[in-house]
Amino acid sequence: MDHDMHDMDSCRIEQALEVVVGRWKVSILFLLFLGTKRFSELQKAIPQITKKVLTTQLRELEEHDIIQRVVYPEVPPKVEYSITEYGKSLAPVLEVINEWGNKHVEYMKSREPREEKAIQGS
Amino acid sequence: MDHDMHDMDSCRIEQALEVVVGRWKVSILFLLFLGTKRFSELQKAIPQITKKVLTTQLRELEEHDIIQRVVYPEVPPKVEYSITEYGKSLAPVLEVINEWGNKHVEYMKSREPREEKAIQGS
DNA sequence: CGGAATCCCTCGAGATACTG
DNA sequence: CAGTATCTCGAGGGATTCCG
Repeated sequence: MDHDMHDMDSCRIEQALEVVVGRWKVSILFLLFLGTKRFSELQKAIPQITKKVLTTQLRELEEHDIIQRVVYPEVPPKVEYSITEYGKSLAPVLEVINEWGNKHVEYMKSREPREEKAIQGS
Repeated sequence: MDHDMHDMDSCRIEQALEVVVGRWKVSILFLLFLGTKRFSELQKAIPQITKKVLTTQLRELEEHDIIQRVVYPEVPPKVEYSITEYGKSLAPVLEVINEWGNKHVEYMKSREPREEKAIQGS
């Protein structure tokens, strides 16, 4: 069943990254993994984001069925966002990425300024 | 020692993604994980990429110490790129991402056109 | 409250040409 | 061969205003 990356074309890394790449998607996912949030709660938690951008990032996550949008037909309007069952399958992946990120931040801190390696000629 | 994501600020997912996100980085990494490659070999393997872009993507990977650039002072010039020891630590992470990507591609294929969920008022 | 519409701007990436 | 140097372009993201 063809899980491996025998060739570049059967590699699905880019398709996976497409889902989580976006200026604020990781932050949004982080917050929603903590629990359901309203639009305004997300806005407050990420003060730098604008409504328009928040909306588009949410829509994109929704299109990939990572998050769920529930509209309560009230006045004033109320909209809740939450991780879907399917979206939860992302959690272990994000965990692994985060762990590597932790090590990477430490690694880069401890690193010397970069030098070019050249093999000496005779 | 603080590996977990208790709060948004201790989340290092974005720092990790920074390393692998870029139009051609995944392809480049894929090829280099197969073995050392010369600049021209990478170019041939990824025909759509231009020299300039290939160069910048390689430089960025190099800055994160994921790949290594070795210059052979010959005429004509010869430059080899390879995964660093540290860079190899990325392999299992990419594996996990790729596995999820595989499932995601399948999942999206099998999915209905999206509907908005609304809770009915009384 | 939760958007949609509009305008704007940055920046990654592509095309092309030149060089040690 | 393995790059630089310019120029260009468009998409993603940001700021602001208006709306049901």
